[in-house]
Amino acid sequence: MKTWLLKSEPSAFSIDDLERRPGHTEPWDGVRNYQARNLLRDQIKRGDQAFFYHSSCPQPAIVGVVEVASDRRPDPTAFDPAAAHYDPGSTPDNPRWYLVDVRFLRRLRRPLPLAELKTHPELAGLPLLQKGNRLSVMPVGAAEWAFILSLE
DNA sequence: GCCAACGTTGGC
DNA sequence: GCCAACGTTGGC
Repeated sequence: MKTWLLKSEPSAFSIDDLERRPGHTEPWDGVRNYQARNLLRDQIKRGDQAFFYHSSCPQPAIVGVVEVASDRRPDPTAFDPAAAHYDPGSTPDNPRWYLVDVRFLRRLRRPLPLAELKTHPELAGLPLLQKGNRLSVMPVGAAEWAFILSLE
């Protein structure tokens, strides 16, 4: 099992929204960045776990743990002219963008704010903390995963 | 709202 | 292929 971090703006889709979905599960659609796409398409597997991170909000923080609940498949919202992230360059015959289903597992006992994560030298290598990193899907190493869980 | 840091686009 | 312009992300 590999471990990841998924960003979402809670005003658009929060961990509360995920928990309320039928089966606590939601397609993680709308990823339109090639680096993140490559992770979704090639590396993220059913059964992997990920931190759910709230970004662009009063307190950016890791708020919970989710599970990858499906194999990857083409992102159908890319084919839909009415969808926010429609991409005419992506077709069912030759899809450009992918998604996986994500299932709520649990909330952390307390949110772990970005500001707090930054204070721990153990997390200096975490992609989330690298300057200028805007990826919405990022890897989390096993040691960092365990360390973050120890902070709850 | 500001601004730094990226990614993308398009002229050449 | 270069690079300026522009758009987006996201913390503060």
